[in-house]
Order: sequence, then C-alpha cells, then structure tokens
Amino acid sequence: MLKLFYVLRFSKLYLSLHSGSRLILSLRIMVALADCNSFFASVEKVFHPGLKGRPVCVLSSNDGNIVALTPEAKALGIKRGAPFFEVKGVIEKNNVAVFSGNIMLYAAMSKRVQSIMRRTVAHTEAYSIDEQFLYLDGYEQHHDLVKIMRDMVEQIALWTDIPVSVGIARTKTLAKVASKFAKKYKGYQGVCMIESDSQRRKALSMSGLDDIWGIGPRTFARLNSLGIVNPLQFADMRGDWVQRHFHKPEYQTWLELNGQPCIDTSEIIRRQTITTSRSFGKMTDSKEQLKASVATFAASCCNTLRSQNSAAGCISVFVCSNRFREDLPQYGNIASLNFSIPSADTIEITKAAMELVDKIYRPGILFKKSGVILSQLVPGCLHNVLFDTVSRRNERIELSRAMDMMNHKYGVQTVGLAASGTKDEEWRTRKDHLTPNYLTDIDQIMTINI
DNA sequence: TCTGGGGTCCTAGGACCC
DNA sequence: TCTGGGGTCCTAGGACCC
Repeated sequence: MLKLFYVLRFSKLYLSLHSGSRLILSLRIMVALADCNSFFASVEKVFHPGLKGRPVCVLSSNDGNIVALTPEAKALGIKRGAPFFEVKGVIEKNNVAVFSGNIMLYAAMSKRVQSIMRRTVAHTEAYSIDEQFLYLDGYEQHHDLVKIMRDMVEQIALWTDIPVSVGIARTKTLAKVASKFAKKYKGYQGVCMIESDSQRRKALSMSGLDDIWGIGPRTFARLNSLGIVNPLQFADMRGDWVQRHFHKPEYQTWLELNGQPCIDTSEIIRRQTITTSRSFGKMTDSKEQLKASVATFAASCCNTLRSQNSAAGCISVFVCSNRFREDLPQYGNIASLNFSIPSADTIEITKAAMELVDKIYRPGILFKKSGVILSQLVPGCLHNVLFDTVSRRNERIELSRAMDMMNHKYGVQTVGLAASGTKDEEWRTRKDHLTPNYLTDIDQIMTINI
C-alpha cells in the first residue's frame, strides 16, 4: 500500500486521479510541517547558554534590520524587519542580547536538525533553512502520528537544543496553521494535528487572516475591503466567487484551506537565477572598490552555480546609491551580457562582470550597494563545444573547482581572484556582534575550560 | 550615523508574426 | 465613422515566501 501511494504521488497518474478516486485516498494522507522556533535566535542560544529566558535578536547583514527574535523580544514590541537603529533604545533598556546574523552557523545547525527529521520520516522536503515538510503517507496506518512527531521533537531538542513545532494536516497550508498553534500553546507539547473538519473550522476561526501562508499584506487588505476578516470566512466563500475576485495563487490557498491539496513544492529544485548582493558597510565613489565588491559577489555566485552543477547563459550587474539619503544624488543601473556558450568559469564570469561595471559606473555618485545575477542557467558545468572561443575551458573549470575545494576546506575566500580585493576594504559589511563559526571552522571551534 | 538578501510564480501588455 | 484576428514570446511589475 505504501508503495502504491508513492507511485501515485510521483506519477502523472496522481494528477489524473486527483478529482476522482484520489479524493477518497486523500482523506488519509497527512503532511507535517516541522518549523524551528525563532531559528536564528535559537541557534545563538545554543552557543550562549546563559541567555535562557533573556530576549534575543539576530540582525541582517550590515547589522541593518532585525531578522529573527525570540518571543521574549517580541513581547517588548520589537518587530521582525525593523531597522536596528530604530529599536536600539528598547534593546539597551531591556538588556536584549543582539547578534549579527551568521548564516554559516545557522546552515550547519539546520543540516543537523533536518537529518534527525529524515531519520524519522522517509519522505521529507526541505522548504527553507528552518522548515521541512514531512510526508506521512502510510505511517498513520500503524502508528499515532502525533506521538511519532512528539518523539521526533524531543529527539531534536535532546541532540541539538533547537525547539521545533510541528503541524499536521491534510494540506500544507493547513499544516502551517497547525504549526502556529503548536508554537503558541504549550498544551500541544510541540505538535498539533488538524484532523477532523470541526478542528479545521475551529483552527481557521481562531487564526488571523494575515497568518495564512499565501496571504500577504495586499491580499489581506483586499479581503478586508470585501468584508472578509478571518480565514474561516474566506474558506467558506464559494469557489467561483474567489476566482472572480482573485487570481490563481489566492484560489489555491482557498482550496488548501478547504482541505484540498494543490500546492506542490516537491519538484526538484534547480535554481533559475543565482544572486549575490550586499549593501556596503560604508558608501564608496571609487570604481576600484565597486569592482572589488562585484568581483567578490561574482565569485560567490559562481561557487553556488558549480555546486548545483550548472552553467549560466547570462550575467547582470547592478549598482545603486543610498535610497535613504535624499540629500545625495541618486543613481542606479543594471547591465547584462549574454555568453555565447553558458559558462561556470569564475575567471570568465568575473571578467564579464568587470566590463559591465565599466558600463554603468558613474563618477561622483556614492554607491551603497552592488550585486551580481546569473540567469539562463543550464545543467552541466562543461560546455566544450566546437568553435568555443575560450581555450582550455575544461582546465579553467578544473581550476575553479580546485578553488571551491580549497575555500570549502580552509574557509571562504582562502583563495580568489585579485579582482576581489582585500579583506579589510570599506565596502565590506559590518558585523559588530558576530558569533564565531563554531560548527564549520576549525580555528573558531569552541573552547571549554574544565 | 545606522534602513537585509535571496528566491518563486503569475499576469498583463507590448512586440512581432502570419 | 468604422481600422483583422489569432497566436507566440518576452518582459516588467506585482505579490508572495523565508
């Protein structure tokens, strides 16, 4: 039976059965969303045990905005996304612990948490750094789903000290609703399941419209203006009404809220674009600095590109001034270049990026941000074709790969092109409250004195 | 003084073709 | 005065997610 479910899920048959016999089967199929609570802040707490009960905030690059915060910090009125300098007063007054975001550390911890989830459930799907969908097809026949998930949450807490909330329901959108209840109410012990229709209706009536996955600020306002103020009301509208007033994404959300799964995030993820961009620690009007930043971002994009074994057909470079400084002249521009043959070679891509900077640089402008976008990605790094204009292409890819390996082994930017500049240039981002890379850098590993 | 970064999908509308 | 019609492709912009 389990096998049959998998065959159905992964085949076109699954779609063709959707409106017919599958409806009967779907009554049993449950999906879980496992969501790490205040993930970035929780990771920091793992490495700073003294912070128990204290409010914690984690900042974006350049220490610009709040990107993660614990419930204690939320209780102080601090909001996700708020500029750091605006809430600095509250933070200092309330002894809030503040950390610069250390994505390497969080990614390493995420891997550990996700691997424990995979030990529990065979078919999982990482949705973001702190969320994973778990397909519970087949498990419910022999076990108590809530118990399986509770055991998993306990295991994760024991092995990693990361708190996780799990929502179980028939659709991903409802699972997300359930996970919010699991997070909010201690009584669920980390796991909430929406099983019956009355549970579904109750959960929706108690949720906020803007808490629903797929309903952003715009749709929230539209729904309000149409007289709809809670998710149950929305779910109870007729399908043709929803289609008349909204587009496909909102209609899908409506179906999911009514227990009909239609959001498929399970397709093999091969990115369609790769972007690296940063705001600078300090504005610069120097072309050399701008080029160094763009070369650094190009190298980072190339690394991601090769790690998913792709090559890029197009590169774009953009630069812009500081949009918050109305007293300064504003300027922004973007330029693109198509490669005759898709490339994954850092040298070739960086060279193209430098030419694009020459095109869009303008003297006298204080630049605040730059970025590199690789697009038209195709599978395969090696495109060694007849009439290739770049000689020894294979060797160049091998060189790039060797650089990737060294940087992976000895730390980022151990080796790179001279164009990327030095480590202490002014444009580089500021991180004043950084936790060391305890899990990924041997030189920064934690020391314990006994 | 200080204001994030990286993605996806969908749609409307323009350009172009026959 | 009335100013083809149907199709494809591309792009910009909107909306959403974490």
